[in-house]
Amino acid sequence: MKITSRFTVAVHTLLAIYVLGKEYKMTSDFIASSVNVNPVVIRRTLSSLKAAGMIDVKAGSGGALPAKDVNDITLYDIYMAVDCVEGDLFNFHENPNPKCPVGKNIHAVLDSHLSDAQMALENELKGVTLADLMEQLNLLI
Amino acid sequence: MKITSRFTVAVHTLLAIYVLGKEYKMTSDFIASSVNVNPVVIRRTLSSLKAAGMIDVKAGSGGALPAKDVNDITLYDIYMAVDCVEGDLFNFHENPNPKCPVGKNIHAVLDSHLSDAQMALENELKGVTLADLMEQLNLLI
DNA sequence: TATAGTTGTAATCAAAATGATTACAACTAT
DNA sequence: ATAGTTGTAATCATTTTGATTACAACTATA
Repeated sequence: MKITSRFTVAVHTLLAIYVLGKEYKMTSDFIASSVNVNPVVIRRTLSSLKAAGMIDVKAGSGGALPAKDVNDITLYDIYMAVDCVEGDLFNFHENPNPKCPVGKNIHAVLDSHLSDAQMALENELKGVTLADLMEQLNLLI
Repeated sequence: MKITSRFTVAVHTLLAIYVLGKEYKMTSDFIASSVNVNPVVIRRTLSSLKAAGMIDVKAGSGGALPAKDVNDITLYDIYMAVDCVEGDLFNFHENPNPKCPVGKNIHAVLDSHLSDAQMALENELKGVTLADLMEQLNLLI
């Protein structure tokens, strides 16, 4: 199974707000048409990003605004903000048989390696900031 | 979303076959009771592991047997054998709007970073062999 | 060679997660 | 007041997963 597109949607959303925010009013409808998903999906994304302190959104007046330094937002922060993975990335079969020497010890043998792999992925995400992405993007616009 | 437990089930299955295979006949029923899943789930796992050349299984007589050097099987090989992830680990929203400067370039900006993160995870899995796991396990049995 | 024990695989099924969508109350600037 | 938004609940269809049933095909051996 793959990691939910909520993540790339959230990155796209933040980039839009931080790059186009000075030029346009960033409503959920506007962002939705850039990302190409339903506006409600964007509103939910905005909720998460707001809860993480990355943007400000005001009900009523509308429009999302940057709320953090772009150097202080990493892909990992976004990934965490939208709950791509709750806790462990790898599912583990429930209740391996404790009466079997393998079943009894499978967690002891495997857990640390799975955790290492997950950390390797997350560390990579920690190494990329919104500033990095904006720099790349500005070269292309 | 998490990575399917097919992966940990497959690792468990291989460990059982390679560690207990000399002592017991490793039928799908036997393994299923160690892993604690339905025997058909194990048969499907065995199919995948057999296709990857890691075990031999004969229909009829029954019982799975080791078919590869334990130093030549990594967690990554197992992960690939059971198709935990087809291609990209991260889902990407379909059809970002090419008329928007962000939508038009989001893939150019994001793809390489996602790919790097996935590779970091997979490289970690490549660094662990079945031999490593068996060594750990034998200390605990 | 008949039989018991297996594997291989198709077909269903229920549960969970996802994203789409509708609906509407609540809010705010003008 | 009103028009335009956000926040959020409620549904829905789709997809994925793993469980399970069922049964044909296969193999060792008694």
